Amino acid sequence: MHSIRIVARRTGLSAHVIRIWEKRYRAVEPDRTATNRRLYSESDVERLSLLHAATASGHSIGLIAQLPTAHLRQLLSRSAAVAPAPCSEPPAPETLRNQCVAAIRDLDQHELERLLRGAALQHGTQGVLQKLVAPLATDVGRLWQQGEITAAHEHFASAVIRGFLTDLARPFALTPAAPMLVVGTPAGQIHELGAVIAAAAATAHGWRVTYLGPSLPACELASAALRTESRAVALSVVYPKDDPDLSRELEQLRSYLPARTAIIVGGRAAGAYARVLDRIGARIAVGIEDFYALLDQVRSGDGAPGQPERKPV
Amino acid sequence: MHSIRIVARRTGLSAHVIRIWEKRYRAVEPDRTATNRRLYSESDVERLSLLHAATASGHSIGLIAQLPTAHLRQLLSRSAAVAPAPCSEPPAPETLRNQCVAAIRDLDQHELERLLRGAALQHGTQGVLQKLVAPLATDVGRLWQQGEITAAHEHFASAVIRGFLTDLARPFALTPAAPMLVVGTPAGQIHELGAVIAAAAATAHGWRVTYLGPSLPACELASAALRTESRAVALSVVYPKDDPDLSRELEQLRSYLPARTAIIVGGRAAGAYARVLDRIGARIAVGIEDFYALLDQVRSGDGAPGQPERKPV
DNA sequence: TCTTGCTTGTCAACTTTTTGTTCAAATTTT
DNA sequence: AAAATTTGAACAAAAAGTTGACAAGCAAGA
Repeated sequence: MHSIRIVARRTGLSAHVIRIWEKRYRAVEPDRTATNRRLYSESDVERLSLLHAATASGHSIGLIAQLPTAHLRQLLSRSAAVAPAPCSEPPAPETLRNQCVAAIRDLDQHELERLLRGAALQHGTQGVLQKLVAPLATDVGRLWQQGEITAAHEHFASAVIRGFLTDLARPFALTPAAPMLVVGTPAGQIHELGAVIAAAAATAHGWRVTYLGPSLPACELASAALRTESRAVALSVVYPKDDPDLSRELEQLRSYLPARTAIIVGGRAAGAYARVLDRIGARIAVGIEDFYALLDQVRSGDGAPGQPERKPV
Repeated sequence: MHSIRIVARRTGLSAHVIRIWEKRYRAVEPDRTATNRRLYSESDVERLSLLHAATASGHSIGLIAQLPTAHLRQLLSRSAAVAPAPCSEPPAPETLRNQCVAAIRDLDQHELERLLRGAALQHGTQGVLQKLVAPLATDVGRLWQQGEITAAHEHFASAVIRGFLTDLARPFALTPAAPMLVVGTPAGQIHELGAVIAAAAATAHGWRVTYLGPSLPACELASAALRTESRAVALSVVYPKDDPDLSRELEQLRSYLPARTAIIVGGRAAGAYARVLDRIGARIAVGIEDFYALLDQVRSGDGAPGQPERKPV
């Protein structure tokens, strides 16, 4: 549950506007504390983000404020708002993932996209990332390591999911004053799925993301961050858990970057490099929730790297 | 239901014109809000788009405004072949490419997307591929080789262009009985831009494409082609012009594939491997036009590989 | 050729509606 | 005590509505 200030920051709307939209159009109707403060849920935040994106692209708030959230997503993903698919049966979450894996095995792009789209309508942007895409990415990584699927399958899945997530996050990419973030994987890390997810998550969280893709040397990551005046660099580290080069790369990255630029590292293998990461003052993101929290910290300026955090949270 | 502004944007007409067409010819008669604002339905939007297209191709609005929507569609499908593009201000094609290169240098995603989208509106799907994206990809490759841009720039450009082309080709991906095509780059070829372009071009040309991404060993390309029952495998070969492994990869690919599956190879370095390609009966695509022609050949069954073509065309 | 009238898009003026912001005062949180 | 939140009222800018005028393009007739 979030206060109006947090919601304002995350949606890019002013608190005034959020209140007036509630008063005039009942766009959202948040809970209240015992003392009458507004308390917004995660889905309220998403709804307001969608409304913001929609108004920014020209729709008038009076006409769309009452639309169901699913319609808003549709309105944004394509300007063709037609009848929404009436989902009759909610498919079990595990089944859905298995269906996705099956589609990847069959290299069936249409099917995989259909499954992803359906899940996005059901669970929303945040939900589909946490409940489907992230665990699916882990599955794919595991299956590939076990030799159950080939690199072709992995590439295929990356390509389709990447396209889907780009689409998904597009409506959010509008706030002009949003902080910048560079996303990629360091040299030697060839799996980009984690980075793709991070990019989509950050975009949906109100950041402007420069996505650079997999396997980039430290100097290039750094120069991209400088060029875009980024507040942080987010890296995904998945497969080789014991790459000595990677430690060197990370230290170089830290040395190239100004102190105010944070480094956030996520992915299955991030823990294996805890020593280096600690030394360079990087933050480790465990799961998407944690990633969001770290982004908020960095954004609100609590980002002195190289030192232990000042406020224990 | 849409406000007049949204309709104006989606149809390309000015709000003035929409209102005057309603007043004079009753071209559409939208609903009104309680306060007299116009509210357009999805079919109103389509109708106005059709009217716009029809007037642009020479029909006078007074004569067609009252026609049923189905007639308008017919009218357009007939005269589409004759449509003369009245370009008011053609921004020099080279300038545009330079602007794109500048946006890539700045890692400015918004700007690059804006330029691409604008060009797509001007030149259409086919046109933007041939006139902008393909030469731009060559530029990027050249600049990278000359060390004028870094791998980060190249990745960034790939990511943005990939997203743009996926979007661009989406509306075409509808034919269920279309022939299948696998697109990727062989092992060792790390530049995927050519493959992305090929995938978009083939999709726009009516194929169903399985995009696998860069650097895949022959056995995986082959098994993907088998799995999807593809009629052809399209590969992009750009950078190392003298990779002995690549020759071996290509021969393996041929041996894994059934004879009826064609291999099409494009990209700047394709010519350098002419010997192998000839030996395995692969076709070399020089430019996009040529690629289309080869796709047509394969589709129409003239695809016996390993032999010179039977019908000189 | 010139005039006349019709078609069609654009403009200007003015009104009403929509929508974001500002101000002030009371209450709560830090 | 200072900073936030809530509420209502008022305000100003933007957008949309209507009406009437006007100019360019075109066809037909004097």
